[in-house]
Amino acid sequence: MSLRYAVMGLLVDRSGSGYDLMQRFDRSLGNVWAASQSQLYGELNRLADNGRIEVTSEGPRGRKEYALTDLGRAELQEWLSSTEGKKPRRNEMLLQVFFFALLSREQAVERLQRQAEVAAEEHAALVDLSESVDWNADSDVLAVSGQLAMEYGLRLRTMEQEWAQWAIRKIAETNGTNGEGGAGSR
Amino acid sequence: MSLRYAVMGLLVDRSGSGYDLMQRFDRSLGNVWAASQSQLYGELNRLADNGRIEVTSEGPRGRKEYALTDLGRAELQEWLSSTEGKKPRRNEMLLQVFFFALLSREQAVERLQRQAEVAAEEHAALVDLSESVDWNADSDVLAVSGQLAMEYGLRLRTMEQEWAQWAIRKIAETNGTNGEGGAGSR
DNA sequence: TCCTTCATGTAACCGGTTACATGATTGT
DNA sequence: ACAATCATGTAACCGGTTACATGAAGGA
Repeated sequence: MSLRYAVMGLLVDRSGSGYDLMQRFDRSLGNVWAASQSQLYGELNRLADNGRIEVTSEGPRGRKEYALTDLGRAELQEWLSSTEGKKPRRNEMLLQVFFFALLSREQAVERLQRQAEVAAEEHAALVDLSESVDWNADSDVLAVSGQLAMEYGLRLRTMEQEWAQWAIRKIAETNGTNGEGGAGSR
Repeated sequence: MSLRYAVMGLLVDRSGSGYDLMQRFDRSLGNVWAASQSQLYGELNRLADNGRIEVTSEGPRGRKEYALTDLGRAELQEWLSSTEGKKPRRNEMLLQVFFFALLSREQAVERLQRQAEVAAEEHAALVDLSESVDWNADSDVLAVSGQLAMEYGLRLRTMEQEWAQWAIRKIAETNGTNGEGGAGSR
């Protein structure tokens, strides 16, 4: 149930409508926590119902401007300091890795090579993004914090590339019991 | 819908009952793809219904032994080579980081310190696990692949520690516009 | 006998996704 | 007049979680 905190967080320094928030999600925040439109509107109503946010004004076409209440702010602040209980890890790529024995060495290496490329592309995309952002002039909330998140992303992608290269070497140096084709290759 | 592949993967080299698979999940695989008991039994029935796996024998107390069919194996093999379409990233910790502006510098540093500790603990847990596993004698499927996944985990946790330390330094060197208390601290 | 483990299943609920529905306002 | 954008909402569906229900078999 982290969406509620994401929504509240986006309302910390400036209020806005659901429509506004949608765009703030795409821009920057979407990289760490995505939300769909339908999900967002539902959450806004729920948060308003129990007093975490409130409608401060109504605009042109049914537009409702939401602002964070003191209650909401307090709750958000409390959550910020908490270390989250670990939920089940799920990594689809590693799941594939687990069953590499079904592939030939060549196929496995190819797959890992592609993974390294994907990581490199994602790294490049982050660099692009970071260059397109004005880290100083932007809203207070995103100024420093954005850089921390960005750095995490950069390091993660770098690590993935290095890991993939390491894995390729590891596979290469495994003296092949099966020279080719793991199992019935159809 | 990766659970189906996880299930099929576990049936590659040895068949087993739902109960068996549950234990295989906990042991090793659970670290990259978790599954609950109720989910598993449902998936087994579905996979059997459309011919990806089949009941090869029925044992003592309603026990059904499942084995992978050729169709299932072919499908799994195909999936193994594919690069997954990226689904929305979600990282709760980074979501918190995004709103650090609401915390005082001290609180933020404390939070990051705790994060570094969590990463260190998880790293240690992985080391323990890797020492408890006999990497050679184990089933073929998990022999090399398990090491690759393990290495990924180790590198990830190391990266997280280093990042947290970096972030703490970064925050420290930010000349404080707000010496203490981000906002109304209640 | 009785407890533990083996073994499979169902039901309620929750968060999230996709797609659809609706309509007001603004700018060209 | 018309298209684009602003703006909010509903419904169907899906994967996953938690909890409950049921009972057979094996070992002390």
